[in-house]
Amino acid sequence: MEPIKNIKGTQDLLPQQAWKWHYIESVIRKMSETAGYREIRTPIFESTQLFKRGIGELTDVVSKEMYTFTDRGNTSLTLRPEMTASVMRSWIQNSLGQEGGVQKLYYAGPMFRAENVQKGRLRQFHQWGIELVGSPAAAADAEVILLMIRTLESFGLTNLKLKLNSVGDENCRPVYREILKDYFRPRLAELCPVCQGRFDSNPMRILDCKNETCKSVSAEAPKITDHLNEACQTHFDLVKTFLTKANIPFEIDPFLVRGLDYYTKTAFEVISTDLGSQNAVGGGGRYDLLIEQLGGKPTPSVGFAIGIERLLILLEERNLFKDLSPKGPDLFVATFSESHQTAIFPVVQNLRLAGIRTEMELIGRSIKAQMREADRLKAAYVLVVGDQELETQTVTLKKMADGSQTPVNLSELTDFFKRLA
RNA sequence: GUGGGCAUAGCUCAAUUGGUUAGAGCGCCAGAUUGUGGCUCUGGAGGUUGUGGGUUCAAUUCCCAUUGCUCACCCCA
Repeated sequence: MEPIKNIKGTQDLLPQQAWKWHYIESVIRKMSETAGYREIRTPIFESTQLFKRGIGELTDVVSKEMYTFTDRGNTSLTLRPEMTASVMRSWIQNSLGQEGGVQKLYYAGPMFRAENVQKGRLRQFHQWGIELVGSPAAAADAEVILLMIRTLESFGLTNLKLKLNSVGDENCRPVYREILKDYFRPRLAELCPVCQGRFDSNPMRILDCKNETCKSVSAEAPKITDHLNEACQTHFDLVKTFLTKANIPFEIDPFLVRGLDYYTKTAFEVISTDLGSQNAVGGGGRYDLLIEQLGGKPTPSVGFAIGIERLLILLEERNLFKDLSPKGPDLFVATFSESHQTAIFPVVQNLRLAGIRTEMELIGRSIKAQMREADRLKAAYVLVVGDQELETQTVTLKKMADGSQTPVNLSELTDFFKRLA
């Protein structure tokens, strides 16, 4: 029989690793909630149309990376490749805007993209993200960026780089695109085939190309930051002012173009050199037009997402997991035979009911092997149950740290451990 | 979709210019005073060398194919 293996680009989270996720998730939740964000959970699959309309048909994510299938009713469904579109769908559908003010939402969960795998890039991966819905203010952008940076810092990460740009809005971006096309048109032949295709579909993406000749052609290209209209320019300047006042270093990158169509004005990305080629830990931006595109009332919003697996890689490589691994059991109960197990079983169950983490031998190994097991589990105490103990109703508790032994009456066992705590 | 690298025990890796029963460390199991862990010592289990073909007296080693993993392009988290 051939064993069945997991699907490429997915991974098992084994018990030895799970606590690291718990740790990351606890920090994420705490930081989000402290900043006033509330969790939202949406379905893992949605109607395909949601992502096509929200993210943009021409983006790589939608055109070639979605896990799309039809269900038995012949409806086209897609495993979510990101969550902003889902959250906005839910926001509209559940009239969250009716609650007034801004809605501050966060999420954490699995996303799916049918890409080729490499370091930091999986087919099922996890994102933590936040969405601040309903504010056009630069303060909102700044708040979002700050939450992302401060959270990464709270894990102990340093040497992260924040890249910032403005991609304009529906008024100035089309103008800039034409200026850009005018620049590239005479040099079109020098660009790589992919960028030649981008010339018509999305010329701004040429700026992002890593191809050396494309980079050199792009080097002198007009910058969006020189062609923002007044509203975008003012907004951008204000975001920079907020960040400067908060002592957040950033680097303006006029070539930062993110791959999702819905961004307007602010776009940002946090990168780290420890990640290999996929160096973005997280990114985000403002999306003032998205809700309208999805059929809601025009609502300016801003958000980010970070990749949890990438964060995990960083924490591993910089050795930032403090020893948060779970403690061993309070007590390991060793037995000689099934009859001893039968006798002590109710005691073990009562200890657990009292909140004392108790393990009992289940495969009938020798006492020596059970001691080794208790040691491996990092049990604080061990007690051995044999005929003597059952006859006298008194057990000897061995403290594993120093080997000292204490006699305890069986009826006082629970109290003994409660006093320790 | 395209390229490079790798594939030997549960894990990390050895195996001389192709040469005989493919090894080690860790882990696992058992023992070293009859009912007591860590350290030490002894023994044991565990491999169709990813799979299929080819060259050869002989292949873990060379060649071809295939699958998987990995890194990279692209794009993103």
